[in-house]
Amino acid sequence: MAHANLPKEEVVERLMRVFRREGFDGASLARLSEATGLGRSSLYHHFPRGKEDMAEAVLAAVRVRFDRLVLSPLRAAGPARGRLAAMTRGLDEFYAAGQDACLTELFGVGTTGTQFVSRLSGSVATAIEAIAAVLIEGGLAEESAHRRAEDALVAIQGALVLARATASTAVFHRTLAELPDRLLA
Amino acid sequence: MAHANLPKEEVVERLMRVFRREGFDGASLARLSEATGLGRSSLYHHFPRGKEDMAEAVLAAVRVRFDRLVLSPLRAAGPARGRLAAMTRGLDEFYAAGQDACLTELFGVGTTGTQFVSRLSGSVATAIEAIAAVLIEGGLAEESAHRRAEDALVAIQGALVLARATASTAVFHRTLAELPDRLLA
DNA sequence: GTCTATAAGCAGATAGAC
DNA sequence: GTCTATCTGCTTATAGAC
Repeated sequence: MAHANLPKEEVVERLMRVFRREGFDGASLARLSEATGLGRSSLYHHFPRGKEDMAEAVLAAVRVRFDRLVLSPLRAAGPARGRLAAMTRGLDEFYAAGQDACLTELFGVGTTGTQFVSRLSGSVATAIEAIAAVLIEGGLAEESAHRRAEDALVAIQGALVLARATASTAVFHRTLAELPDRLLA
Repeated sequence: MAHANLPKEEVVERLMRVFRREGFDGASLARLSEATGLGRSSLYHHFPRGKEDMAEAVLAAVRVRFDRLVLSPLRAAGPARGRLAAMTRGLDEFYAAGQDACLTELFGVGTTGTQFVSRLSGSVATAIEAIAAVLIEGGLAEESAHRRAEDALVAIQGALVLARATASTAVFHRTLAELPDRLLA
């Protein structure tokens, strides 16, 4: 597989793509090796504890990516509606237009990845709070803002599931498009 | 594991529980054997092609169960709101109050189970149509009834994901409770 | 830092006795 | 119809040469 010698950043990026498409259990070392161009042993050189370390690194990278694409727009200046619209654009990119599953979902399924769920649930809570904050600024009462923020997460995750189940991203895109209005109505 | 000699119906029921909790890839023969009290070889006696046949049988049983708990109430007589409310009660039971994942979701994740997705997507379409029919009877226009029925599926699936991600069924129950009003509003 | 070779274990699946 | 024993292949993981 030729000494590609990719920067670690790029290696993690490629691992992420595999984990997001095949889940924690489904991402075999053979598959991860192929995707990175590194031999199995080379992967162990970079990630001594194997898949566990890889998942750790991927999780950290995903967090950074989620922060940049989804949370930052929510925390930016400007009117509530514009920030929510920016968030939906970020979500579209984050989930590769509905083609990539959420790690929360994937790691929650198998048996091995379950250990990461607790950390992922923290991200869910963070996202809910960030959306709720925008809605409160937009004039909603705290309690209903929180409920609607939860509903937003539900809608996003559900739309991703349907995208895979129906092999179509139509509902995912409609859901994202309607989200700002629905939240502020 | 003592000759339990369960009726096939009960065997399939137990297989279903394992598949729904651990997914297709995650449900190992050892685990399926333990859950049914049948040795690996006995399982192969009943299901010659192994996990594939088991998944087939489970899928058929789930379809029957879904029909009874979710679709039948939708097709029953009576006012739209009552039928939708009956559906949410059926959903609560079908998903074991949010603890069991949807097979659509589970089989969509791994690599092996993917072959079943096409058949599951049929069930999704059926459910959407059944809900849409009730909404049309309830006075909604065909197009918006269809959209809202899609939204209902999105909400249900998303709520299940959040239930696993947050290890709490609170959002799942709230989502179900609000569903009839939200669909007919 | 990458490679080849290999270990150890578990997966799904089968053969044949009872 | 269930059992014990076994096969094959793939998994994660390690050892050691270059």
